[in-house]
Formats: sequence, structure tokens, C-alpha cells
Amino acid sequence: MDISPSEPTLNFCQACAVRNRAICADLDPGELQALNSIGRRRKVEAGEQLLWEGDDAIVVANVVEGLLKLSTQTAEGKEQILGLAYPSDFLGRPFGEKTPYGVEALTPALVCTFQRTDFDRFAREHPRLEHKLLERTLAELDRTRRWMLLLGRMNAEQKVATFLLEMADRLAPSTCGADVGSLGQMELPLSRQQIADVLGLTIETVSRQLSKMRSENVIDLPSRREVVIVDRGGLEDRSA
Amino acid sequence: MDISPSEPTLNFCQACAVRNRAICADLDPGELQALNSIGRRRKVEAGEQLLWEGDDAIVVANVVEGLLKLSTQTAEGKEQILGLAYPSDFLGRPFGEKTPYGVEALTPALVCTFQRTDFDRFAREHPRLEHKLLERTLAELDRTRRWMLLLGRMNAEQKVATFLLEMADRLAPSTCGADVGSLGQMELPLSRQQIADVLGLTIETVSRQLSKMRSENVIDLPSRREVVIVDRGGLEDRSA
DNA sequence: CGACGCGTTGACGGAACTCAACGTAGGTGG
DNA sequence: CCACCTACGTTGAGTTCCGTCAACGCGTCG
Repeated sequence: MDISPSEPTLNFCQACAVRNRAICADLDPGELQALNSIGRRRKVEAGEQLLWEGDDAIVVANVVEGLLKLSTQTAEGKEQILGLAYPSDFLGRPFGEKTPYGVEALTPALVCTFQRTDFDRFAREHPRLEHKLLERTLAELDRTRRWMLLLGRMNAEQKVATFLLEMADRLAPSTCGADVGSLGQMELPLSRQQIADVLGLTIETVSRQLSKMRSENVIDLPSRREVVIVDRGGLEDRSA
Repeated sequence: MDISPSEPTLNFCQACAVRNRAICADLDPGELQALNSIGRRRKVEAGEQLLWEGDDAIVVANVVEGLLKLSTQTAEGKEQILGLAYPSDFLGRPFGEKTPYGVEALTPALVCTFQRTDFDRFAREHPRLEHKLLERTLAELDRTRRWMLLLGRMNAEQKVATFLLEMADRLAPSTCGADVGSLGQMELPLSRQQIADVLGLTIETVSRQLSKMRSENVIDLPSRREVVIVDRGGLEDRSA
């Protein structure tokens, strides 16, 4: 809950890893100091829930490090992951009453949290920040709509292939030891169940599709969490 | 293409049907005049395409009257409807290069169009408009994410029931002869194929689900395009 | 009247789900 | 250190739901 006592009034923002990519990118030093004063850094452990669906929207946050999932569930308890939040992504529902989805960390994560009311006020007073938030929200809406095509119209093979390509692209920058990325090896931050929840499938179907692609020499699966893309073209064909 | 010659320089905005609900709601008369000067009213016929997926994002628009669909398709040509645009909704991709989805009118529609570059400039100079656009985009993102749960985790019966309830709610205000709405009668602005494209189903499955619900006395189908909700509770049970 | 578009219904097959057993990796304690 | 346990993942068998293909009904328009 509390910020580290060793740096009580430090301006975290200036040294922030996502300083140039997050919604605060266009703020000048004075504005940044003001934003810093209403925000708090917080570590979230893997598996820890940061926001609960349906709660009053008290908190919003910026992702600094790590990967988190946004999810919701049916009345019967079947889960659907609505999206993944990477560093510099924004979490929570500004200008809203209720948190519309749950947020849970998939890896150890570092987030920069704000009381929603503080953030709303700050945003309204700083159009450049609000503009950044708008651009980010528009991009997220585009991404979400593209995912609807996957959920509504793709079969299991297409879903899994599309997922692997997307993860390879999005994970590349972080693991960007260049050769590692081009070799197509990656460590999945999601369990099979979570992959299934992203794709609207069952765990067994995901497992079968992965095994099938391995037997067809399109991918390799050195361990549970590792995937190697052996034949990117083959994956792309399957994602069509 | 052209505005009506009978009202060459009139300020459409002042008498606009969505004046108090669309993103222009917070503008003062002077700002409204400025916005009016860069916008054009345009009629779109039912079935006419307003924006094409993948085109350069030249135009953005506000819906004044009518209903339009946003859609995309797979490489194989299977369509997925991403959302419906009602009066006061915003269309197109501000601050973006490409139009990320196609837009086609389902009913005769009236839209207020802007050159995207003009609109972008105006928005950046008028934070109140940009704020409205942000609120609208955030709400649309919430709505879109809720639809992902339907696409990914619901069976055909749940999808159709959810769709009927949603349409009844959203169509009510316009047809709001009060008693009409409460009787649960509505005229669907979508064909069976379009309903299927919204729900990620086939036309036959939609038809079968509707017939089944009629046989169970949950709804009635007086004609192709009409639906009467006979037992709202029954529908709600099925949408769970 | 016939043709066409749209919707309904039926028969069938297959893709994905369900249920169940088994395998495997990682962590714990004796 | 190894046996054990547990969580996670894989694989198999059977079932179900929905998609596909096809025939038919109905209203509309030329």
C-alpha cells in the first residue's frame, strides 16, 4: 500500500520506464511533478488481483512493468479474458462509476495508481494528458474490435495461430535481445487455461491445437511455458 | 455529397436532433458555429456504405438519425459485425491513419461528416469536445468488451436472448410511444444474416433459436422484421 | 404468373466440449 | 537425496452443439 519509505517524496515519474510511452509522455516537468504527487507506485505479485469487476471505480493505474489480464465472466462462471495490459497501458475506468472488468497480474508487475477522482480532476485540467488517454483508448478499441473477429468467426486452429503470432509480436520488444526474437522463442506469461480464456476455447482444445502444430513442425514446445516459432509462414497460413 | 442548396450556410447544429447528446453537447454557440462550418450533413440510404475498412481515414462522422453497422471480415470473407451506431454515436477513426472497420447504413440515416484532418485540429483546440469524445470512446470500449463475453463464452440460445434484450433496450427510446415499448414489440432493423453476423452464428442457427423461443412462448414473430417479447423473464433466464 | 430474395425447417457431419485417465515438472518433507 | 504430492498439461473416448447442405415456404416485385 505505502510507497517505499526510503524515497518519500521522490518524483518517480522522471525516471519512469514508461515515461515516454504512457499517457504522461507529453507533460512538462511541472505537470509531471503534480501528477507524481497524486500517484503511488505499487508492486503487484503474479496472481494478485488489482481491480475487481463491479467494484466502485476507485482506482485507475498505469502499467510500468509486467503483464496483467483484464477479464470478466458469465453468470455460470465461465471466464473470458478481455485483453492484456502491457507496460505503458492504462487500467481502470476514468469518468465512470463501476470498474467494468477485473484486473489480475500474470507476472510480477509494477503499476502507478491514482485515486480515480484525483485522476479525473487532473485529466480535465490537463488537455494534453486527456488527449494521450484518448489516443490510447481509441487504439485499444481498435484492438478489441479486431479480437471480436477472432472470437466470433475463427476456428480453434486460427485462434491459436493468431494468438501465438500476436504474443510473439508483443513480447518481442521486451525480450529484445534481437536474436532471441528472430529465433521465435518466447516464454508465455499465460497458462493453458488463460490462453483458453483469451481465445474462448477450452484448455483441452488449446492443448490439442498446440500439439498438432508441433507435430506439423510449425512450432516447438521445449517446456510448458516456452514456445518456439519454427515456421512463421506456416503459422500465418493457419491464422488466415 | 453536397449539402442541400436551399440552406447553404445555415447552422445545422443549433436545431440538431442529437445536439444535447452527441460529442458537441458541451460547446458554446460560437464553438458550435465553428464546428458547423467544417461539417456537412449527409443522407445515407439503407444498405449504402459510408466508410470502407482499410481506406485512409479521411472522414469521421456523427450519427444524427438512423442505425448503422460497423463490420469487418476474415480472410475467407466471413463477416463479423463489431457494433451498431445509433443517433449521437460517433463514427470513424480520429487521430488515425486507416479506417479500422467498414460502416454501412441499416436504415436510412442522417450523418454529420467532417474531414478527419479538420476534425482532429478542431478537437485539439477544444478540450471540451475532446473530453466528450473520450467519454464516448470509453463507454464504447466497455460495451465492446461486454460483447466479447457473448462471442467467446455464450451458446446460441444465450446469444440470441441477449441480443433481443439489448435491441429492446436500445430501440425503446426512439420508438418511445411508451406503451409500444412496454408491450415489448419492436421492428428489427437487421436481417437474419445481420443478426448472425452480430452474434458470430449462422443464419440457420439464429432462425432455429428464434423459432424455438416462439414455440416456448417467450417471444412472438408477427412478421420477418417484427419481434414481440412476450416473457421478458424467460428471455433473461435464457441470456444468463 | 413466375422469379427472386429472404427465412424456415430438416438431415447430416464434424469441430469443439465434456469427462476421464494418464504423464510430467516442481516443490516439500521425511 | 529421493519419494511423494500437487498443479498443470496431454491424450483419448464419447457426446453435443452448431455449421453445412439442401429443400421448401412465403411475400414482393416486375
